[in-house]
Amino acid sequence: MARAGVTAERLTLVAAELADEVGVENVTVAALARHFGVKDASLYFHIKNARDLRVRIALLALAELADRVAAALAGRAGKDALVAFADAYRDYARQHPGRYAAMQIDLDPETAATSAGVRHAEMTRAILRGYRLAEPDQTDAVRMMHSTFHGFVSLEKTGGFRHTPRPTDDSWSRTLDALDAVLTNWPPRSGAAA
Amino acid sequence: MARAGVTAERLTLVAAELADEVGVENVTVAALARHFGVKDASLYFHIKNARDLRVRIALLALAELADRVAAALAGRAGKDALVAFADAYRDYARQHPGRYAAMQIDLDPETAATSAGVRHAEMTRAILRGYRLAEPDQTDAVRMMHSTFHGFVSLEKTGGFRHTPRPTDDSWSRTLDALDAVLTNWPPRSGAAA
DNA sequence: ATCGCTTGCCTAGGAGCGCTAGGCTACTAC
DNA sequence: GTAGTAGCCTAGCGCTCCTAGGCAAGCGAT
Repeated sequence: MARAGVTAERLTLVAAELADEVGVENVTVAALARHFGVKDASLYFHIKNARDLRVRIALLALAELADRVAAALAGRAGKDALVAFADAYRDYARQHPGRYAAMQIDLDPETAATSAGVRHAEMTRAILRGYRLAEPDQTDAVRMMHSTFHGFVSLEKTGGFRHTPRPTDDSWSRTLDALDAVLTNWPPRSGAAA
Repeated sequence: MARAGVTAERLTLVAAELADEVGVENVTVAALARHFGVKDASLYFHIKNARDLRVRIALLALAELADRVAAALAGRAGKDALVAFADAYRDYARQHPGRYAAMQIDLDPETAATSAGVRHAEMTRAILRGYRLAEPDQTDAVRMMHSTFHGFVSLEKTGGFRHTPRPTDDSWSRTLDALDAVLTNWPPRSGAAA
């Protein structure tokens, strides 16, 4: 009886691949056990429960995405960096829809604080150095950027843009143009426009 | 044996309320049946299956949200309209987290085409009349607006902004300022800035 | 008014999932 | 070699979704 050699790491990796193939909601402990040729009860030796498994996928995805973004950002500044960040983010989400969906789980504060999520925030702030924004504008800008990226990717995936024929790639690059423009010329607090 | 008087409409409404209380993922056919004092098998006379139930919640939420936005938009234009739309959207999402989450389900194209989702798109375009944007810029702007709204609300809910102490309300209004600014001065295609 | 017929509920039951308890076996450390 | 532990197992409970088939309430037509 050869042992399957299951570890939490291998489990998480296979679960992530499974998520990309069949969707996170179908990543069950039972299905995962089948993939390893093992009974489902055996997996509880490695993971706490089903939620723990999902959290592990999320942390893996966060770390992977942070690595990609970091690589894309190397040696770039200003709008170049903005576009590189955004494209790396969107590409990852499209190549790994299951991992991306898993990332949306609500992590408890301590876990979130030690996750790769903080690297995302740091890197976003690094980009903003090219735009010379002081606090608290910087925080607001970081939040707007994240909102735009996540919102676009999310709506694109769930078909929220399907009712208009225009290629989403075009809207994406124009959205980044707009984001660059507003970061370059960050408006003052509320006042009368034009 | 008095009949419970279950209809698909009442079912959907109670399901939506249940979603707001305990989260969409916990809105099960069995739990819903319990709420009506009825066996779970009986509900399949009114709904096709569990997915059908979720779709009905989503359509209800889309319609409710469209109504709210329409009311908020009445008699407003320009930035007033933008802020009214955005606030109505965000308020609804916060007051009805379960309904909002249910809305994110992937509707099949025909269902989506006859849903209240199209009213959202129309109303967004109506706002843009105040900013005088021609196609295809208009489509890009609509997509950016939706992305920003959905992304912000979504990240706010899942705790994506928690690592910075700044009140999210402040970031929200500054994000709307920024959105208004960029719509007022929609940048040209990509070229050199400033 | 009563005979159907449809509507709205029921019971029974199968299959899948999450998870626990407890047992056996292969490997590892001494 | 022996002790201990790591890694798997079976058994079994409770929950979910869903189907099949039965019975009764209330309706319309005669």
